[in-house]
Amino acid sequence: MTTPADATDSFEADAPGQGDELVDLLVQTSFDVIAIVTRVGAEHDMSLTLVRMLGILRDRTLKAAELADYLGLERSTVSGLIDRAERRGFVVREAHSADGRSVQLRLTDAGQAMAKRGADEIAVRMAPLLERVPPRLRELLAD
Amino acid sequence: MTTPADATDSFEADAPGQGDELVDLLVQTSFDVIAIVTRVGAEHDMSLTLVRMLGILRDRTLKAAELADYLGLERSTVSGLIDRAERRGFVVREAHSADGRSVQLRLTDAGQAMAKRGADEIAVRMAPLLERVPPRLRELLAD
DNA sequence: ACTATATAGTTCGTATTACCAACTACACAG
DNA sequence: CTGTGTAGTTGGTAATACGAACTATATAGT
Repeated sequence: MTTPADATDSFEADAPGQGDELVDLLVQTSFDVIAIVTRVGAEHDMSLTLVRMLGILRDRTLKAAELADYLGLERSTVSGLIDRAERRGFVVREAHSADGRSVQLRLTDAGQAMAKRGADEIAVRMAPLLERVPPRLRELLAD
Repeated sequence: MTTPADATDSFEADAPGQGDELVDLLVQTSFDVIAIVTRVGAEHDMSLTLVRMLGILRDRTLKAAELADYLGLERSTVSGLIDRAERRGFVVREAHSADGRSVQLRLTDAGQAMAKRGADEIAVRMAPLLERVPPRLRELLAD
């Protein structure tokens, strides 16, 4: 039951002890990644959440409520977030064609540019992290 | 130079475009992981940072300054963090044997218990995430 | 040994960001 | 056309992080 051979199945998920190393690794890596994103954001005077917002809106256009769902934040919080983003010229609030209550969010050119720039910088800083992952494995992960 | 065959080397790191999907995947996953840790923490009235602190002190005993380095936070911030953790009985400040300025941090039994409990709960919630990673690959990742 | 400088930690004031409750405006079912 | 639900905003509050100023201890230079 505690033999290493059992480690390949996934049914010990709620029986603590087995795959914990992998979990720890993933959690630790996640903190590293978030730290990178935070730092890149800070260099452009953007909060982590704002960076995330730009990343999300980069390839979609969403209503405010949908953005809140993506971010896992309250609508009131997102409302303020949009305020700040709008003040800096990254997004515009547009009227939704079909629903008069909704606000459609769209990145401006400046917003697109900042999103791309941020993404690039994040990719660069993550290279050291990714290099710890063997190339062959990286291919597999990329599905 | 931009052929897929070259994707296995890592020299395109600062030439944006190639491994971006993998980067995006990792960033997205990281946010998911942090959200899980945050939620588990919240259920025990602990901030993300406090959860992290317990996790770090679980197998080490550190000076406050070292903890600050681990967390990437200012010492003043960590001082307050320790206050809160101490008030809740998770850690104790001990005098450092060799350096009269330093504060040695040690988890109490209650702190150890909470750290373990949190870790277990996090592992459980991360199972769905990990199941998306094929078992064979998981073995590889575990090194 | 003595002074100067560096480091560890705390305190205090401030900024940011998130939440919740209350409110307005619009949508849509009956 | 009335009642209920949803979208978004506003205002008040709480939590957390930062930076500057300060105390105490350590260490290097002379």
